[in-house]
Order: sequence, then C-alpha cells, then structure tokens
Amino acid sequence: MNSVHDNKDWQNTMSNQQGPLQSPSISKAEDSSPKIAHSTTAFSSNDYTQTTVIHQHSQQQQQIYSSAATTATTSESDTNANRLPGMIAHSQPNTPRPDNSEAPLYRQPIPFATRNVVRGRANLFANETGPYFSSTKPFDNLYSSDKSTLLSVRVQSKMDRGFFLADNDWTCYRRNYFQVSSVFSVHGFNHYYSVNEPHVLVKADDGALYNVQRFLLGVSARVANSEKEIELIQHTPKRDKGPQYRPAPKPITPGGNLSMSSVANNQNIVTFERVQFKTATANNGKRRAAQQYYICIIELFAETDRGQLIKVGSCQSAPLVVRGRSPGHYADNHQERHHPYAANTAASSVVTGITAPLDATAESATPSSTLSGKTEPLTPPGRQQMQQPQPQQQQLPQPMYYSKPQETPQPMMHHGYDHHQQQQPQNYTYYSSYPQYTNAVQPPPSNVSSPMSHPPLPSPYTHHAQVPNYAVHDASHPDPYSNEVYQTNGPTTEEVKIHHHHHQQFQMQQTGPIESPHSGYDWQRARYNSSSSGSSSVPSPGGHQGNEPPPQTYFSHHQQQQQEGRSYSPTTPTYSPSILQQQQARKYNTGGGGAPSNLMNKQQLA
DNA sequence: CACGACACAAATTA
DNA sequence: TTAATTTGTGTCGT
Repeated sequence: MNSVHDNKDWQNTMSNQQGPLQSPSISKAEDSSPKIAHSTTAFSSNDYTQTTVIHQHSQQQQQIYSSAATTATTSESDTNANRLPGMIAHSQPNTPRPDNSEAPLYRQPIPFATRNVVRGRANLFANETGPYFSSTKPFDNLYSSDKSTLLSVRVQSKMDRGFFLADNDWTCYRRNYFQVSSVFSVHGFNHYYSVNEPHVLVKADDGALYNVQRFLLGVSARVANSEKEIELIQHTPKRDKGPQYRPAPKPITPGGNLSMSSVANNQNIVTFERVQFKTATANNGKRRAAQQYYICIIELFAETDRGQLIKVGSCQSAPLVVRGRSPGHYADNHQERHHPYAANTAASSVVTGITAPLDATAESATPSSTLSGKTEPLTPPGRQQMQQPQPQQQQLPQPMYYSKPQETPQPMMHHGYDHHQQQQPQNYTYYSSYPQYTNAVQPPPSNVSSPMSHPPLPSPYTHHAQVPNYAVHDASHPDPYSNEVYQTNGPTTEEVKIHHHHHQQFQMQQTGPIESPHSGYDWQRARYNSSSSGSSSVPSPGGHQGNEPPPQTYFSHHQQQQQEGRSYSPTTPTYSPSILQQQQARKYNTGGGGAPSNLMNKQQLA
C-alpha cells in the first residue's frame, strides 16, 4: 500500500504528477450538472458528487481511509483519472502541539519517517498532514471558446504547516505560521494553456461573457458557522520587523503540470506562506463549550480582460481551531486527544507531504479573499484518493454539504471584482507588480517579500490518519464547514466538528478529493519554495508569479533556491509510523528555525 | 482572556 | 564544522 509509503508516493507522485494532474482532467460527465453540459467535464462536478458520495460510504471510507490517507496523495497523482476535486491539504504538523505527547500523534500519522530522513529533503517528503479542503465548488460560469460549453474547474488545496490535531480538531496557534498551497485545473484545458491563451470565457453577473486573461487563487477565512470573515495576515521572515500583508489572490495557471522543475515559470501552484490568523477562535482550548471554528477558503477567480475578477470556483477547509495563547497554556490541560483513532491517525498519517511546489508565484493582486468569502459550500474535503475505487457514490444524497445554508451562492455568482474597483471592503491595494502585496496591510516594502496569500483551506478535516473512526456517519450531518449549513443555529461547534470530521474523513478518503498533492504538484516543494517561487507566499517579495519574474524579496533568494530542493523548513516531515513515534519526540520543527517546538516549551515550562 | 511586542533559543539550512 | 536564517514560543504589558 501506498499508505505507508506515502512519502514515497509522494515523491513519485510529485515527480510524475505533473502530468497527471493536469491531464487528468478527467472528463467525465458530470453528472448532473446541467450546466456543465457539454463535453467538458467538469472537475468540479465531480467533486461534488464525490463528496457526496462519500458520505454515504462511510465504511468504505474507512477502509479507504487508511489507505487513503496515504494513498491519497499518491493516488492523486495518479492520474487524472481520478479526479480530485477537492483539494487536499495537508498540513503539517509542525506546530507545536499542545501536548507533547500527543502531538506526536498527529504526526504519527504520517507514515513516513521521512521527516527525519534527511532533513533537508526530508521535508520534501514530508508529508504533513493538515486540514483538508473540500472539493471544489464550481460556479459554472466558465465557458470554452464556443461559448456554450461549460468548463469545470477543480481546485486542490492543502495546508502545509502549522496544524495539528487536538481533540480531533485541526488546530494551530495564532502566532505560528501556516502555509496553504493550491493548484487548479480546468477540465477542458489544463496545463499548458494557461492563461494566456484564453479561449476561456467567463460569464459575469450581468450574463455577459468575457475573455479570461488569467486565473488567480485567493485565500481567506471565515467563521465556521457564519459568514464572518476572519482576517489572515502574512509576514516576511522578518516578522514583526517586516511588513505584514493580507494574502492577495495570486495568479496561477491551470494544470499543474509543472514539470518538476516547474518552478520556473509555472505558476501552476500557488502557495501562501507565513500566514497567520489575525484572531484566535473563541473558546480555544477550553472545553467544548462552544468552540468556535474557522474555515479557510480558497477561491479561484478568472480575471477578464477588463481586469475584473470573477469567482469561478472555491473550496473550503475543514473547521479549524486557532489557539490564541502559547502552547504552554494548552499543554497540560487539554491535550489533544485524539480519538482512539488518533492513533490511527498517526498511522494514517499519511499523508504525504505536501509541500507544495511553488511554482507559481503569485502576483497579482487582487482583492482577495475577503471577497468571496462566503460562499461556498464546501464540500467535503477530499482526498483523493483512495485507491480503491470506490463505489462511489452513487447516490448522494446530499449532503448538506452542498446545501448551502442559506446562502448558497450559487455557482454563478461570480463576484465580479474589479481589481480596480474592488468591492472588497478591505483595503487592498493591488500592486500589479506585487501581487502579494496587494492587499497589503501595510505597504509592502519594496523588497519585501510578498505577503502570503491566503491560506487555503486548511480544513480540519481530519486527516487521514485520524480518520478511521469517523467513518461512520453519513451525510446526515450538516456540514460544518459549510457555513452554510450551520450557520446560524447550527449545531454548536461540537456538532460541527463532528460533522466535519466525519465529512472530512469521509470525504477525504473517498473522494479523493484531495487534491492536493496529488496531482502532481509537488507540494513539498512548494512549501519550500514557497516563498520564493512565486507562488506563494506572501510576502515574499517577489511577487510575481507567473509570468513575471518574481521579485525578490526576502525570500527570493533563499526561497528560490529552495524551490528546487529544499524546503525550508518545516514543511514537511513525513512520518512513518514507526518513526512517528520517534519523531514525535522530536516534533518536527519547523523549518527554519527554530522554534523549539514542543519540547522546549513544555519541558521548560514544566 | 487575547493580543501585540520583545526576545531567547532551537532546528535547519547554507 | 560553523555561521546565518527562520520561526516557535515564553514573557510582559496592555
């Protein structure tokens, strides 16, 4: 099984990936979606279906689960065949976990030892797991040149770092960085065609079709049961001494194909680095009471020749808990407990790492996240993979997931944003040059790096590992994620969680949504790269992703280099099971530097 | 209780 | 091996 090997798979996948991802496009018809109609297949559609499906099959999922976790990645890679609608996100474990002991667990999941393995590289492999993202929600407003064929879009995302499971929730510390990487594909054309040749059209709200100049991915976050937006900020390595930005949408070309090298030009991947939540979730740590959850949202925008940004797809992360205090505060008390499964988690861990490759850099700026905000219903996270074919879904009842709670934005909505005019409330400034900066909270220093973009979706969906258990439930729950569902009254947090988890798990497993990794993108790299390459990160200076050469910024140097190989830190450790344990001990650190993760703290503290 | 700022120190990378 | 970088997080003050 792959599972175990995730790491490896990873690599492989990664390497290969490129191909797969893109290509894959699986065409399938989408089920139902009327819109999609035509030949094109839509990924998105798939996603949905998948997701839904997933629920149903909890069992399967479970099975999958295990494998899935691992596989997921791989599978993803696999091919296109599958679709991966949703993204995946893996996150990493790096973060400090509250508990020491436990912490490891998360990681454990990770199968590989990789982490340890070579350091530098290890990262590469590393798989961290992280919250998963739901499958892509299509807005059905993207058409091929014939103006009649709907193109489906699939966005895959993963949280690379900063998250660990605590009490079955994907958790991170507000003060720590997390990273999100995403890739997307258009059913009809992937790879290569990028933006520049757009034979792709987008339907604006007014019903008119516009040529798509390019696509951008933005990250944003909101409160789980509501539409309240949570601000995300990116830092440069300088941290407080450097500028802080809001992650702006970054340009990205479809397909991920990047070749391995990718790198360079490819903007297939967008990574938002050094991202933090501006605020912590309410009740963190403490009892269940009413734990608040946040959800990361990744939105795909099509930029028209007029500069308007129209949302064409999005995906959400599993619910996330953001701790506002130092790990020491959480350590003793709550540990994270994982479910029994947790153990599994470890096992499952799976995952592959993900770091992303960063190909893309982002650049453009745009409004970002905020905008979209709402939206999407999310689908469940998916993961990709399972190897097994699942039976899929057949039915799908539906999951609430989809349902939009209230909102439901529907697909079509595009928000059209004009860059120029952006609606967003926030102040974004766009810098054309620096995409990253766009929103900058602060003006970007010239050099600085780009800000990170938004975090993608970390959904808490459980990891792979954890998963096992959940298997159970079905769709019955509403999705937490989706705000939609719960929104108002919704279930309390707990409920939510539950759902999430389940969903997540389910989804993940089954669906395969997970895009993440899969596809070939090298997430790992991405991370590493993140900064530099363009894609990602924020601040990094460079901003440009795509076409333009990235500016250098802080990152640039390092990062760029990194892209290729190294990662920078943290990213990725993978864990192998056995290793895991060991690892646990170690934690992984994050990269660079340093922080001591758990160890110190606790110990010291203790 | 949370958040922001300051600062230390570990884990990695170069 | 050593220096530099990066970043987790303890602590303090608000």
